[in-house]
Amino acid sequence: MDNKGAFLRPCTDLLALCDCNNFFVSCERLFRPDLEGRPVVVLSSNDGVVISRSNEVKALGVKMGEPYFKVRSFLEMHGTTVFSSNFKLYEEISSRVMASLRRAVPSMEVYSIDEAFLETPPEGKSAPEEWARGLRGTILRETGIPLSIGMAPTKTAAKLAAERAKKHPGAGGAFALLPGKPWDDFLRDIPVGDIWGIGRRWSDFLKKRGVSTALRLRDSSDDWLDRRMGVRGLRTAWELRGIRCYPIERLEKPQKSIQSSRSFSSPVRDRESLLEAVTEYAMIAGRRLRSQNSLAGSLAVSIRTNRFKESFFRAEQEIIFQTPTDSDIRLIRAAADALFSIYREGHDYEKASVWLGRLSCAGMVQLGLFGDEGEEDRGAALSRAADRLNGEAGRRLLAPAALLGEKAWRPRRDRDSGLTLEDLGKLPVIAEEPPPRQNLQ
DNA sequence: TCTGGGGTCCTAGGACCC
DNA sequence: TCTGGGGTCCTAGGACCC
Repeated sequence: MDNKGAFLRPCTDLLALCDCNNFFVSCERLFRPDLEGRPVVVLSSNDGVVISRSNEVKALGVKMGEPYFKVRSFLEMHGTTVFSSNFKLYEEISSRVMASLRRAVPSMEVYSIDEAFLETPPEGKSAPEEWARGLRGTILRETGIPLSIGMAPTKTAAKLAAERAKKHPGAGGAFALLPGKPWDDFLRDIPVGDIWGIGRRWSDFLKKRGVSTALRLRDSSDDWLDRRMGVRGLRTAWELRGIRCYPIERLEKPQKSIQSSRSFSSPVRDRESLLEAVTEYAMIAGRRLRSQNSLAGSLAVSIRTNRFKESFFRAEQEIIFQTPTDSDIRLIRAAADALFSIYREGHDYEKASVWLGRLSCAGMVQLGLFGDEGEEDRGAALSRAADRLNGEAGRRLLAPAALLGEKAWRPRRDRDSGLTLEDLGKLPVIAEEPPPRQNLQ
């Protein structure tokens, strides 16, 4: 292959990655300032695994994704405060953080619930780190959420810079890799597996071939990268050379698929309980579908037993809609049909999922040959009315009778802080940075 | 006893067509 | 003996991310 990189010049512009520190833990601490400086974790749905750790817990060696039952007594021993996750709350806090950021920059891309790529404003270009520290202070003041900012010409380098900002006590929460300056000393210390886009499999592959650091990856030949890793490997290496391959996506794109799934609090054997669960998941997915103004062309249901047991059983069925839909009635009916076609008696089911696929934009529908458009209109209108009512009430008022009441399949959340969006409204505006303390990483 | 949920992109290989 | 070749579309599965 030719040296494709020869056509591209290193980028001289700076972008900034803002990454909220220990985001879910930070959210819970907003309401519990007494937990500042103390070990805290947030658990996944069903209190299954650890998904957010305070610095104190990271220092204890507890890993991301660790099953809770394995570390429970260890965490207790160290006086850790444990929370079930409260995603509604985290999403709301996230949108406040994003709104604060948006006021500070010309444009940005919300990358995840706790990260955003920012275009650097003119005032940030002359003294990037100083500007970033100021921004960090602003966000902390306005939302109470601490974050780290990495600046670099490319996203991949900015991710590494943010990691350094987070871990380096002297960085003040910001670190910049400037264009035109040598990054060699910095990249030499980065294990190849810490690079954005290099997961466990690529990391093992690269290390076996002597490419163990970010510097080595950057300096690998384009030909080798292309042959052994394909376009993803090439782009990653170029980004480490300062050549921008992933631009800031300023426009929010609608999702291409929507999934709703939960693990059950205890195994489920009977078809009726599974039907209740997939009905609920279809409605959750339907609400998200309508909120982004899309129609689903297909719906798939999958059910499975405990994947860590030898008797593991899994089944999946996809239903293609004749005409794309956003009507709960049709989604639920399809979910039931799919479920009944795959359900087998005698298994301890642990989880069910509903996927919506082949999404299209509402308003660009092609009418089906054997249209049931009349029913379609009624079903969709009904679903939107329910969205509106439920949205105004802030909780679910309209739901099938079968979903009312306590259900054994609903996920466990024994450590729920019980906070609601109303509590968020009562929160005093936080003005001060927490007192400095020893960095425990 | 107990092991999350929600996404995206890339690639290889088969089907199909001319 | 010899059994085309190339393009496009689609899908499943892998790998990665937070």
